[in-house]
Amino acid sequence: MPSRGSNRLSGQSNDQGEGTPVAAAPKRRRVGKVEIATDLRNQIVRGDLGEGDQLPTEAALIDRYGTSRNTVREGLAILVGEGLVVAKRPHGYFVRDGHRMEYRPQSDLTVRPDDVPKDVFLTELADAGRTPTQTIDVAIVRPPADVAARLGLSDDEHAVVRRRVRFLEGAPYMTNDSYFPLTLAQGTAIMSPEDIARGANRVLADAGHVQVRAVDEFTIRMPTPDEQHRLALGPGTPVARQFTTGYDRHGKALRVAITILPGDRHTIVIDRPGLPDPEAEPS
Amino acid sequence: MPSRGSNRLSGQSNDQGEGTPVAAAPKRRRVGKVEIATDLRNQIVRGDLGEGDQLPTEAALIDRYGTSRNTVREGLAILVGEGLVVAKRPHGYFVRDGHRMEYRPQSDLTVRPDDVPKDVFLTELADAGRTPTQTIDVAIVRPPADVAARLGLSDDEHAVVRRRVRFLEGAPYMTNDSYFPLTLAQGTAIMSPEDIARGANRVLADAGHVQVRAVDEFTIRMPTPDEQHRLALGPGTPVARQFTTGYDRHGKALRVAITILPGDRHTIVIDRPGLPDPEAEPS
DNA sequence: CAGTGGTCTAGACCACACC
DNA sequence: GTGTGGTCTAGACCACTGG
Repeated sequence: MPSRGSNRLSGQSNDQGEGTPVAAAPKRRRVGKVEIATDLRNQIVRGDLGEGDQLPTEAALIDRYGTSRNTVREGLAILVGEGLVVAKRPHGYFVRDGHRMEYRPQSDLTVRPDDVPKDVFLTELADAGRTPTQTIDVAIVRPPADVAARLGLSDDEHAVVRRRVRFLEGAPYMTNDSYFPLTLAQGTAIMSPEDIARGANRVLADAGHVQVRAVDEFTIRMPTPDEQHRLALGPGTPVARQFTTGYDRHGKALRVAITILPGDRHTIVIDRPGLPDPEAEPS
Repeated sequence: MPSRGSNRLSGQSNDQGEGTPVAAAPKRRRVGKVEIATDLRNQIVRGDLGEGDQLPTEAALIDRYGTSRNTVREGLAILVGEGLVVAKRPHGYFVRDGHRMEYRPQSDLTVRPDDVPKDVFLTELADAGRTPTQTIDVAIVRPPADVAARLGLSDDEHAVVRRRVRFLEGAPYMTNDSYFPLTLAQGTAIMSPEDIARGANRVLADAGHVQVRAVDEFTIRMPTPDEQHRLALGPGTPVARQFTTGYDRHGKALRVAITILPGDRHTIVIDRPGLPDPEAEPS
């Protein structure tokens, strides 16, 4: 394949791509996994292979590149690791779908007026013709250390956790584990493994604990085996772990939520109206 | 109430691991890549192997598990793909470092008073004893389709892009490519590949284009080969691609910035003070 | 039953950093 | 040199799904 093209407009970080040394002289490079991956990747980004299209089978690639099966598989593994391609067991390799839904964290966390007990997930999506569902289970636990620290709980204090898995069209969409200090949640609707139409924050607010501020911490990483399982994640699918801490007006933490968002299903949108100016650009 | 709450069938946490069926009977499972990965992963999460520690060499693992070298390598590849482990070429496999720096988009995005042209990246970090540096290059380009769409540019219109790579202690930290409509940036300091102490937004504001709102879109995915190269990313390192669009008071897009944040180096922190206090004023 | 990818073995040669 | 991981070959058997 001569189409080593790349050639970016105007001097830029070109040259990448190869993955292996530059090789100033076009020395008859043996075809290896990198070449196979690069070749197939180019076909995908160029659009020769569109989303959902099937790649050639391993056997066909062995044929085309004249390498051993392992080398072909390693080349494919590169693309799988990049999240570009997925192997569907006895059918073949396919180009992955790039479609993502919008996820707006603030919608979930803003306390709403009593007369608008809207559940963004369940109602808005249903309105849009989707079929959202969710499972909820509730437990009293010793919270993980990072949760305990943010809730200001000591080692022997307990928390209530509401674990939710949300699905769209039957496919896992995100998980959300919300922790509340047991002292706050005790005896409220939070303890019940049912949907809380008005929202858990409303429940707390009615009890005098009004959340007025929230801090989100997003960590980007590969999923744990646990998360891969709960969310049915394919290989090469990273997640965002959103750690939300809600505070009342005195700075006391009322709630910590851990949301796991599969990278292949979401775009996280944060609208910042009124904020004069993005990027004061340093430098 | 067991702190372990999950009665759920598989799906749940718990020492998954097998990767294969339940195996009600402790049938002498052959040791495969999954078992090797699980075993080593457990040692890491339990702390038997701490950050920076070296794992046994491949040869030692072949010995320990009695499998072929390829199987051992596949087991290790699982951990590498999870971002838990990194192979340092002729030295061995090591447990990766979990430290992440805070990244606060809003700090970068708020317009500051003219007399405080503080560069968050260059000054704050320097104050903290770190040594931040950056490279800048400027080009006039046809913006990518998604950028052009947000800037409201037609196919034949051009944009100015300021491409920055920021380093900390010499290691790449993030990239930031900011696009401006050529008509706005023409003849301003934005065209110069120098640091703009007061910030590009200030430059635009001084020209009458005041940015009053910004929208961030975060996409979580595996890096392209290009990004792997620019940011010196190890395998198993996902990135967040932050797409920031800044608008003036008329809703006209002034700027689009694409920031690539390596997942292993950042925690993205978003502080949301002043959430509506329902007691105070609904809606 | 045929064809796909998934797993594993056994062996070989290479590049590279360190002693 | 020695030992590390990186790459590649050649062949084998398995599990699953669809025709």
